[in-house]
Order: sequence, then C-alpha cells, then structure tokens
Amino acid sequence: MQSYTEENYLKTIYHLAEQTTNVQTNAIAEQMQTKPASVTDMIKKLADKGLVDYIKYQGVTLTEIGRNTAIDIVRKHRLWEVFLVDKLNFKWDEVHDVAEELEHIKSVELIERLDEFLGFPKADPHGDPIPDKNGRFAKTQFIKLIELKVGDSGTITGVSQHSSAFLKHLEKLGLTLGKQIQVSDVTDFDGSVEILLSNKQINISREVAKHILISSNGKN
Amino acid sequence: MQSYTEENYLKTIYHLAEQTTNVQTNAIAEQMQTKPASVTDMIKKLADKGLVDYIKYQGVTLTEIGRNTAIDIVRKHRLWEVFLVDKLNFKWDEVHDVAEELEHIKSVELIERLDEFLGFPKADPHGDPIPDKNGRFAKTQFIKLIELKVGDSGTITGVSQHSSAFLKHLEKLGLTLGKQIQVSDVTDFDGSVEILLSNKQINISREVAKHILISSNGKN
DNA sequence: AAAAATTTTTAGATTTACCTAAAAATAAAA
DNA sequence: TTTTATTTTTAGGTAAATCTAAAAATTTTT
Repeated sequence: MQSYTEENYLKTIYHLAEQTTNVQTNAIAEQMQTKPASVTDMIKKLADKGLVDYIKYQGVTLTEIGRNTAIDIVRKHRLWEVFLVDKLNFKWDEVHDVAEELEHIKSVELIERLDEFLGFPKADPHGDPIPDKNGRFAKTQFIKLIELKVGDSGTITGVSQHSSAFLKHLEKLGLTLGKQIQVSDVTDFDGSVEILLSNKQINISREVAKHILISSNGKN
Repeated sequence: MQSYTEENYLKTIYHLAEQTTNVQTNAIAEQMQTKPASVTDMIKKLADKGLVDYIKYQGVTLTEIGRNTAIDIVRKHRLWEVFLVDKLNFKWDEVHDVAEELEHIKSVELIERLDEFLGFPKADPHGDPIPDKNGRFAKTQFIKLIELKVGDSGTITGVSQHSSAFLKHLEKLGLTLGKQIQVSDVTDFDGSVEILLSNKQINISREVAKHILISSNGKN
C-alpha cells in the first residue's frame, strides 16, 4: 500500500521515463515542485519498498511492481477525466486538477465499475490511451504536427501538453480531437504552420504545432 | 482550507453533536479510532482556526464555520453514495468506505455538477438527507421501529446504523427503503418485534428494530 | 466532603514528508 | 588533465498527526 505522496512520485517517474531511460533527481524535483534533497529521501524509501531501482548519483528506474503501480494510477486518472468530460460536462482543459485528486481513491471495485459505466473507453479527453485493468494499452503511433510536410494530412488524436492555457487556445482555434487537418504551408520566417481545417485556412505557431499529435493517414 | 484529518474530525464532531450537545474527547477518540491525547491536540488546532469552541475539560461544539464545513463534507459523502449506488450499481452496504475517501475531493464545481447529474437527490441510499449547496436540508421526522406499538404501520425511510453486516442483514430480510411494514406483535421474552412485510410475517430482534427508521403513517 | 473512578490534558517521542546549507560525486569546459 | 559547473547526497531541522505515560481536573460513589 502506497501513500498519496509515494503514488505521485511513482507517477512522475513513470511519465519522465517515457522520455529518458534513467530519471534524474532534479527532473523529478522540478516536476513535483519540490527540492532535490526531498526527492533523494523519497527515492530511498521507494527503493526500500522495491518500487524503484536506485544507484546513487545514477538516477532511478521503476521496477516491474513500481511500473504496474504507476500504470494503475495513470489508468485511474484517465478514467476519471473521461467521467468528468462525458458525464459531468467538464471541458477538456478543466479536468486535470480534479483527476489528480480522484486518481488516489483506493478501490479496485470502484475503478472497474467506473470503466464499465463509461463503456471501457480507450482514450482520455486529451487522446492519451487508457490502460486496461491488466495495465495493457496500445502504444499509439503518433506524429507531431510539426513533423508533417506540406501536403501531409491526418487526424488530431492527441496533445502533448495539458496546460489549461494551451487547451483553451486549441479549443478556440477549433483544433479538437478527431478533426481532420492538412498542412498547406510552413513559414520560413518563424516556422509557423499553415493548416487547412474544414476548408478554413488557419495559422498556428511552431510552439503549438509541436504539441499537437496527429495520426497520419499518409502523404498527400 | 482544512486537511484531510481536520475534515474527518469536524465530520465526527458534527455527527456526535446530533446526539449530545457537548461532544467529549473520549467519544471523538473512540469514533475516530485514535487516542484521547491525539484528540486534545487536534481540538486545540481546530479551536485556533475558529472551527470549534473549546473550553478545557468541557468538550467541544462546532462554530458556525465549523458546522458549515462539516455539513459540506456530509453533503459530498452522501452525493457520492448516491452516485455509487445509482450509477455504478454498488449495493447500499458497499458504499460507505469508498465515500469516506471521495468526500475529501476538493472541488466545488465537481460536487455541483455531480448533484445535477444525479438529479438533485434529497436522500442517500440509507435514507439520510442530503444538504443542498447552501447546507440546508429538511429535518426528517423519523420514528424508530422499536418505538412503534402493535398495529402501527409505516414506511422504512432510513437506518441509524451503517455497518455492512447490519445492512446485508436487512437486505436479506427484505427490509429495504420504501417498504411498507406493520407491527403485528412484540414478544415479551426478548423484546423482538413481529412485523408484517408485504403479507409475510417476519420476526426481527430488538437490536435490529432499534436501527430501522420509520416515517409513520399513523396508527392502525 | 473525602475517596475513588473517570475523563482529559500535558510532556516528551515518533514518523512522514518536507526544508536549508554544506559536502561529495559526476559531468563539462578550459 | 585540471578547473569549473552541475547534479546529487548527507546532515541536521521543522511541522503535522500520531503515540505512551504520567499528571491534573472533573465526576461519581461512599
């Protein structure tokens, strides 16, 4: 049984490990809004519990148990997000903080029934995949919008940034999940991208394009 | 802003205050499965925060702020219980522990939307009234089944004991909310009560009869 | 009203998750 | 390969919520 705080550490390590193999103390500290010294303390504790492998000065990796625990928290987080959007009519930019709390409710029964109630969704409101109760989920094949060439088209299926500001911005532009887009031009000057969205031409900054994930349906 | 623990103290004091005016340290300790010394510490803290009135050795009472906070937690607890039973098909004896956790999720928006989603229910699965968002709720007029005289009849509208064992027992006997009953006899020997439930004669112990709440529809 | 029993509080410790400041290890630059 | 910079850890301390054991206040009984 893990504490609220331990669960948050595991989740953070899990997410950081999606980008780098060995997760660094400082990276965890920054993500968790705490100090490196505190992270070292907690890492030792998690190592004692067999949830992470830890060699001094070398960063951490999750053990299998640690990873499973983290995936379970991610599953809960994403299911609650679906609940909030689908059933309680929250917007996709409003759900993160509440889900941060709900993900720590400990009841296997609750989550299984919630999953069923929601119709076993495969993705959360931001397009992130929801692990099934065995922790399995499809490794989704995304391409960042910024990587598309002029003429490429595809469907918006996710975002790699969950800040409210970013999501609200996308909403305003009409760039929501499921929308079809085609890249019509890339500006040399600032790298901004011109796209075609339901016959309208819109321009998005390089920064925005970096965080929109596309499931490509081929060139041209 | 209260901590998880502070909220639980306030809620416990609130419930104890429904029976006695001045809530005693020992009573709180027993209810919260902790030691009197710990209770004294916490009471001081709550008094400093203006949530309870406290005179040494004289027990505590909630201030208006304290009471409102407690009522808000009770509201959340009961709404979540309705959610669990109505939407996720939990049984009435399975919801208490999960609701104990869910009641601490801090989001006004969440609770208001949940309330709406559930259709603004007036009572939880055990018949306990749900305060509205302003903390108001009808003081329900209950009579304990044990207090009924032979010939009296009424509708089961609540229970004053929420243990899983008790609720399961009632379920098995068919004594669920909304059922009509009539007292047909009271045994001298052990005080057990014979009741008529949809034309069937059933016998319940004095102990059980004490915890069934009836909204009486008059004598005979 | 004194003695006994009960209830409540104080005093001093413990655990968890933090912190700051300084030391140690590692990585990068000159 | 030293020097410098960065990262990480250790050491020692704090605040929240708990504990045990002992002292103090209150209540009950004789």
